[in-house]
Amino acid sequence: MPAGFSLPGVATSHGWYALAPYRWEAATLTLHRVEALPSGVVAHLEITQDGETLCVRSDKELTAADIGEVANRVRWCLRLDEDLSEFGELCAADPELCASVQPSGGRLLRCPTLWEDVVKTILTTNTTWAQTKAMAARLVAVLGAPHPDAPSLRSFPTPEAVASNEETLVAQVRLGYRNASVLKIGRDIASGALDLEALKSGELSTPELRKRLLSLPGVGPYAAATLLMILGRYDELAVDTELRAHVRRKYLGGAVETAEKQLREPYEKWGRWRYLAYWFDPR
DNA sequence: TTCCAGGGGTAGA
DNA sequence: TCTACCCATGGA
Repeated sequence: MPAGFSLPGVATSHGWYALAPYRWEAATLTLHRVEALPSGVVAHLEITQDGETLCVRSDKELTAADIGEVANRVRWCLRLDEDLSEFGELCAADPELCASVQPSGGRLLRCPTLWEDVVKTILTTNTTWAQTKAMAARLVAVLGAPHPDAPSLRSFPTPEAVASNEETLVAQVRLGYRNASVLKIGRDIASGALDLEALKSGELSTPELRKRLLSLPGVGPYAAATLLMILGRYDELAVDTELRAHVRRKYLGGAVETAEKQLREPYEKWGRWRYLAYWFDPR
């Protein structure tokens, strides 16, 4: 575990913990998640921290291969292997920012698969956070793999489950016009025409990665920047209504009509750490 | 009713 | 490159 790692800090570093199948239990500082594993087992995982130790409990007996897979997924989701020391050093000059970053160390929670992060990012576009949570909950409840002992607990749906259930997706999950994008991406992954997980390898340059993300239906500049953040590339700001409101209020004296260049300006000096500098900028 | 929310796609200039 | 318009959904 990285020095100073805090599970509560990382888990709540942005809103993803509130989107199914994640659930954060504040009273016990436990991150819950239902995962479908390679052996076919659907398990309820509970992630907690005890001092310098991260504990992952499964309510189902797991094979050695499943245990290895769980470990890999948890490491990815909590960014245990990501080196953010340079960002931390740059923050040190600004006590307020430093305090804002401190709980998570700059680690933003992500999902085990890029497929899940892409879908959830699309679910944040042109809607309210309450509706994003509701759409994610319906997606999991309707198309996720059920836990054997508690069918109300489900994993995040596979691309195949989405691809082969268009009518159910439209009628029961109700993503609005986002149905078409999610369906297309699911079908392309299921058919082998698209390999999203390959984008996690780190081999592509940030501009090339951005280009690939922008080629996905339903992914524009905002979503691509958000997904670059998911992939550990923080160069690009995700300009949305939240960022606009924040920059106008904090840096532009409440100006209404503002060019995008003006909105980006306060974070230009942060270079490859722009996204994090904005994200943790005290409101 | 009307507006619009952590935007995206498209046509037309 | 920029602007205008439409896009399902559901809450205010």
